[in-house]
Amino acid sequence: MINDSGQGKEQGDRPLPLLMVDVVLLTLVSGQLCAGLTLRSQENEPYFGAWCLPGGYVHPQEDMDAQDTARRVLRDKAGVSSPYLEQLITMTGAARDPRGWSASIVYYALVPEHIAPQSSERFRWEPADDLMRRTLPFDHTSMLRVAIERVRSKTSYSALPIHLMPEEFTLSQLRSVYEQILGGKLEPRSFVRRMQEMDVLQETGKTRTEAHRPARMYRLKSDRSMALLGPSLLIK
Amino acid sequence: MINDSGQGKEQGDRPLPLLMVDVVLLTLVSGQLCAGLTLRSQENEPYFGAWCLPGGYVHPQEDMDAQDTARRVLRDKAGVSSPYLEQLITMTGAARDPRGWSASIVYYALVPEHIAPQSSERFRWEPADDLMRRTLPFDHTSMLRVAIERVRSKTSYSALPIHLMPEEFTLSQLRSVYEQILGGKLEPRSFVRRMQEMDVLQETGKTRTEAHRPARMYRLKSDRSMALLGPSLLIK
DNA sequence: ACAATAGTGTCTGTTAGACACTATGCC
DNA sequence: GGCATAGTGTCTAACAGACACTATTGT
Repeated sequence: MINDSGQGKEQGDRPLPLLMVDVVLLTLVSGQLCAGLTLRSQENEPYFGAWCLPGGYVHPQEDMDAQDTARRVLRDKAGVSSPYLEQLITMTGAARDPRGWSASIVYYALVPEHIAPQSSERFRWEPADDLMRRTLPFDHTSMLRVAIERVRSKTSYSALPIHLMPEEFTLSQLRSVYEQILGGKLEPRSFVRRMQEMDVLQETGKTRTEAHRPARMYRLKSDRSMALLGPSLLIK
Repeated sequence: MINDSGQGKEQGDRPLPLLMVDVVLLTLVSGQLCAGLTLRSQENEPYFGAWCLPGGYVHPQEDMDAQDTARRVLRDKAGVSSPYLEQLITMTGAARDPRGWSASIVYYALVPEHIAPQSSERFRWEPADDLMRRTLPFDHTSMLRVAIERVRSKTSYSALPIHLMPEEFTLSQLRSVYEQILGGKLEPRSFVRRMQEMDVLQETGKTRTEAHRPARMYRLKSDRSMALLGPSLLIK
């Protein structure tokens, strides 16, 4: 139940849990899947000077909900405006942050390379594969792992990677992004079929010529911004 | 980033967001998927006297993490001990609870019918289909919808419904649970094949006789307590 | 024997992978 | 023309749906 007898006591005598939002911001930097990191600059705080996922406390007066917080964090810490943004998982517990019991609502965001911010003193991109083997502050490595797993999973049955593409792109380019994320080669023929079935691409009419036969260019169909699940078990 | 300049001010001057856990507790009552509801009994609180999903505030000294909170809530409000429990989504915002900005970490739990608690004055089961059309307090209807969607989705590619079964069960019983959840008939032949591929069932040797040819009984294979995703897009 | 449910064999339409083939540019 | 990349036609093996068939009980 939302209320219970312990609540008043909790709020009065004991420290309340901290509520924050962290964001796994992903893009492709020259074909490689990378995550955005920000520099922890506050002194007297844990992990001062370390690089970690962009995050911040919920500001109840400012943010209508946690997705708002995620957007604000991305804007302030990474200079990213309106990416694809989806809630991923909430990490909780007494042990994950030395400042006390905390809950971090984790989102992941996808931005196309041409919108991705430049690296600076307080922000940089790092290949996701490298980061997953390294140790990030707090439980940020777990967050990254879950995000990559989710992106890979969705990539295998949806058109999610389109959110990593520029406005217009060729099928080859899209396929190579899929290959990069999934970590293997894809059959061009099967790939085309899948894209057609999903019915999410729209020809622009233009073509892109790069040294050989020009490739048709596509964009995301206006309405169709999301998924499509696999076949149903149901008969008829 | 975990810390930011606004944080001290937030914690001092302004009310912190409330952090709570709600649980969508599901079971089968005579073959029908039902959710557990508890009665809101505190006076002076919103929705006094209404039936809603079991939930409660996080108790930082008591709960190691939010999953602990969920277990405690289930124990205290529904008398359920160790069900299948999985984090679902976190609902947040200024509008969802009249007491102020709040975050509710939502879990869903599956219990087999023989372990499901009896209805009482403060707890009862209600068919999930009915509830989805009714209006529950707060955003509990949304929570329920997301839970059902998740259970249906996982049912279509995993062995999740086994967590709704008794220790030992027949394939027909399991199939009819799948049918109940998915809302349609399944081909017995295809169903057997799927279960074999997933390799999650173990014959007990016993049979169950109910008026006709006895059916073999199965249990969940000791280790294999979870999923199996669909086919990969990868070549070789 | 017959009814009813459990469980298997097997045909077939569909589909994903494989790959040959055509199309169209640049040099 | 030759080469490289774009894109299509089409064969085939694997598989899921469909359903006939066998198996095993109670009455």
